[in-house]
Amino acid sequence: MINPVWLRSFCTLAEVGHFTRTAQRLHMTQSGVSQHVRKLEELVGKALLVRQGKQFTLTEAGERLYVEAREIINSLSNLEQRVLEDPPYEGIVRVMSPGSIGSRLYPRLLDLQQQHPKLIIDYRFAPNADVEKSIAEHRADTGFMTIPSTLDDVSCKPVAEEPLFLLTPVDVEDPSWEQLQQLGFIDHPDGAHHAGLLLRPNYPEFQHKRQFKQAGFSNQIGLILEPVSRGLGFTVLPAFAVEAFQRPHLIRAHRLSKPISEILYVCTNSTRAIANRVNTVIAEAKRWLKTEARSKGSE
Amino acid sequence: MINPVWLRSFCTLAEVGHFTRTAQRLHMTQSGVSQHVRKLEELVGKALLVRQGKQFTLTEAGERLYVEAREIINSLSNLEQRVLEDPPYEGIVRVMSPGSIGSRLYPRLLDLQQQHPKLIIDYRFAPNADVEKSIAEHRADTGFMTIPSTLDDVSCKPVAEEPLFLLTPVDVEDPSWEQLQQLGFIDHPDGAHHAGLLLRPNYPEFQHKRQFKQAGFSNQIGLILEPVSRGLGFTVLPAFAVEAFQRPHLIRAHRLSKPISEILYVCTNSTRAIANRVNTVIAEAKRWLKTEARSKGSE
DNA sequence: CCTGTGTATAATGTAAAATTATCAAAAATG
DNA sequence: CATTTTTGATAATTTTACATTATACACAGG
Repeated sequence: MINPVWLRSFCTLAEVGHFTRTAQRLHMTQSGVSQHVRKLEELVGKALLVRQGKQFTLTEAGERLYVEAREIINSLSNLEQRVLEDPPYEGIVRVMSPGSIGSRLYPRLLDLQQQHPKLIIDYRFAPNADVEKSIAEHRADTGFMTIPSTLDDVSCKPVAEEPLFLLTPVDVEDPSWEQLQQLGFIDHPDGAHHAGLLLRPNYPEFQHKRQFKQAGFSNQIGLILEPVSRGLGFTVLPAFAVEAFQRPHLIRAHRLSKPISEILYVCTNSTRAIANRVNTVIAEAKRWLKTEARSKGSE
Repeated sequence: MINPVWLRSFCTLAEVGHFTRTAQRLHMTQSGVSQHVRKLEELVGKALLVRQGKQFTLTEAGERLYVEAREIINSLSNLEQRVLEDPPYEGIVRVMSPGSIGSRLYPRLLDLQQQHPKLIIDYRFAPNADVEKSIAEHRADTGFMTIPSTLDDVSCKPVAEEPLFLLTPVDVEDPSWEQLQQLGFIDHPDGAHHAGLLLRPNYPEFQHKRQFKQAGFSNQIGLILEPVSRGLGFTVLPAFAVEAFQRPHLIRAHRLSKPISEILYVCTNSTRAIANRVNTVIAEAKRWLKTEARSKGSE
């Protein structure tokens, strides 16, 4: 690998056009400059300078080397400072969350990226357990979960509430236990969890989602309600996921007599300091989740 | 300046995730890798690795350093080869010529640049003497002249002929010496040279352009004929310069009884090898000048 | 032609970095 | 769970690369 100190000498020499003055500027001896140039010429295997008496000009190779080397030297020169910088609107932020929250958050974060094009959003939809694991193993910078993590390395803070809805085809008015039995359950990655939360307090008969016939499954947040809208079954989802459905007029959302909300947690890895750019994203996310919670609460 | 060898060790370590294997890959000892990382951490003033037993992960600073360092290392690693490359369609080519040729050539070379966007054309219009000097002093890569250079360092090769025209207002049919005297001379940077070439053989009275009253001057190739078109005087110009005039119907071009052509020379600096990209441009220029000469010759 | 200025080269000393040797601690193994 | 092996950190030592000093050489100006 080429010695960058030699490169710096060569670049300065190319700019100054004078060996002795180059040496002075770089706080070294003229001899050193000569040797650096010679070593570079030996390494490249071609003359870099055409010496005309005490004058010189750069050869073709010299010109090319100067251009490339100058750039390298510049980026090398203040590297140790640049590494310590922590810009709030620059760099990749890897976010994970279950689909329901993601469907609400992802578009907002893309807005943020449009405002700050250097702030790259890497957003992945995944179940709670995967979010937790990814944060613990540093594959994600932050994430949202609907159950607090049990892992030591993952710290969780509640930020918002997500009301749960029982979702049926539009013609079902006040669904009875029997009607649900008849419809069957449209399952999804968090189906069991959500069904348990909402149905247990509202239907004394409920024990487990397996009491219903499985009427379908989807892991695409925008599509879970598709079979419901076609009358093929019912499901239980958080508010954000209901919003994500394209044809809300074909379904009916029931809050039920004992309303249930999931608590939403922001999670980060507690073994590392949180980068400014991650805090930027978290702040933005909180803003949107909170205003959401407020507007839902007032309806 | 950070030692790039340390950076390379750090980058490899970040990729391999294993001190001993990193050492093997870089043909050094494990101890060296440890020391390199420590020196980098001392230099940056912050931990780069979070050591968890024999495992480790990168800190925020470590991530940033890795990204930046990897780029530097890559561009540093094969620098000596890259400097020897001589791509035919990449880089700046500095061309100079008198305006007459330039007005024909520059648009063609811009076509070339559009086909090869990395081939940057730097085209400057200047009188013969300036072209010659710039080439000798390496401020231009190639140039075109209408008189061969006398300098040792500048080699010239004839490539085409440029017919000279006497240009008068459109109503002058067969200009007599007296008519020219009456009109006066519209001068331009190569005015004396062109007037001498064409007028001396065709008008026995001619000795020097100062025999005419000076009726104007312009160094803008597209505008020299403007005063002529308005009846303010006559001038002498090569064919290419006549083409550049926007309103050819307002002027009359006279070839005269003893037609004179200037010879056009391509010039380069003979003390240096000619880069491929320069040859690309010269080849393209020759192509256009020759087809031009041919079409003129056949008329 | 000489002199001063500027660059190249040879010789030398020094400081940085590589290796070796060793230790401590964490995985792997049975 | 104890033992062995592997792995990374550190201290000591050697090596090497690099900077400087000293000197020779080349060119330009008086």
